[in-house]
Amino acid sequence: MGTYHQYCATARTLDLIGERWTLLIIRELLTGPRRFGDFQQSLRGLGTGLLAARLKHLEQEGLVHKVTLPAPARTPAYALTEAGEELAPAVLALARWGMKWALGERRDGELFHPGWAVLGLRACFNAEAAEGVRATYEFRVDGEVFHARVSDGAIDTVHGPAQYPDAVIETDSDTFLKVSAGKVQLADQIHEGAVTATGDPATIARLQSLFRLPTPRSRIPQ
Amino acid sequence: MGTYHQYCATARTLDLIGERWTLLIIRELLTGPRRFGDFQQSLRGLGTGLLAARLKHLEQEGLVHKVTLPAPARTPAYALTEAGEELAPAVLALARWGMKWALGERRDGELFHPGWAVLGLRACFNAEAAEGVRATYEFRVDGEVFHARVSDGAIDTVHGPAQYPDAVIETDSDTFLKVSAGKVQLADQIHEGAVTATGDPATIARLQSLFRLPTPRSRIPQ
DNA sequence: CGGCATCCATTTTGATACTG
DNA sequence: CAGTATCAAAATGGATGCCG
Repeated sequence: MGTYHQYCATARTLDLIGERWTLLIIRELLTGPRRFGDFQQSLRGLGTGLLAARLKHLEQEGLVHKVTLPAPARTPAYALTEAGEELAPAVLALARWGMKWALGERRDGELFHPGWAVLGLRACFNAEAAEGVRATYEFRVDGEVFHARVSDGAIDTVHGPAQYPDAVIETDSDTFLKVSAGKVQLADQIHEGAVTATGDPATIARLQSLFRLPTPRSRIPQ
Repeated sequence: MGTYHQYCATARTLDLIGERWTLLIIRELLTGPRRFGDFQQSLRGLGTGLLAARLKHLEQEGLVHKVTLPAPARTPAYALTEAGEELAPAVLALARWGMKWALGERRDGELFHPGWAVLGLRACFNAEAAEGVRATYEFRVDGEVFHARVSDGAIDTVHGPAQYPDAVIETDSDTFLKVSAGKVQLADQIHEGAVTATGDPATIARLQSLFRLPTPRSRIPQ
């Protein structure tokens, strides 16, 4: 359909990343490099042809570049460039809005990946509350592993295990969602056995205080 | 095309406002209510049918509501609801990214409206630099009138004239763009007669210091 | 002028089969 | 697995024309 033909920063941005699926591809990459198949697993409904086209476009436009992961995986992967990485504030702003005005309850047939909630944590990160805090949390949710590095007012959330985690949080998707949404307290879930937490107790106890969750609201009058 | 069927704040947001033109409709409304015809003038390429459909969708979803403007205009208009208004941080984040990574020079055939640059100012507003500042600026650019109310670290940019402007800046699109982009100094343009500024001299002199423009970068390697 | 309905050429998409 | 090829269904864009 082409561009909007407007000399406007917003319109030009949407010319680049406004097409269907594009911003979700970038969301995936915000927690680290992904292979072709990873996208297919996270983005149900996105066909291989369109995925290949989107990746090629993002590569041409300098938002994504191909990388070869170390270790066992010999298959190519995709990662964000500096320009792509800097879309994070925009994506997180959309996520914050969604948490407040659009998320609500999980609907029938909706896919869920723990990585999305981890990105949600980043969106809710409270820099002031994290002042002076330096800790690495590893999350293991239904087999998916993520970690968050909190370092004096900044947070980074990445796919994969941490090298030296100060605390490891292990649970299932359901419980992780309920804790992330603030519906239940982490400490209670640990006590009930729904969450296994190992590592420094003070670090674990501080975890929930690092985030300020938005209060969900209804968009529809009354 | 339907939703993404993902339980994720970003995906849910895109379900609502991710379709073509939708975010640009919201961008227009971020500087005040608009009538049907206003959109048609700003959003070239968007047909009446699609525009009507988008507006109806946004209304149903509680992001936009119909209003009847006072005074002479008896025709209906559209305005953002609270939920719609709160999309501003996301739109401004996209705009900031675009200013740095996507805007560059104006291309052939690209439309431009002064209101977009005014919104750009809001995106570049430097709250720290504006601490303690309280002033209303009115901009008249090629017949379009906007005003910005700066009030102690916050800014609001609205379509239409200001009631009690402390300063009035009048110029043409070209000059306004060059000043907004930081390519030329406001004071110089006033001196050269390309800009007419009336009102409190100190307020006028402070104007450019209230914004921190991003340095444009190239996305494509070297 | 606002706003909807209709028709049609062109793109985009979704889904699947297929190749290296 | 990564990525291409193919095809049916849907969305877009543009040009109307119509009604209040």
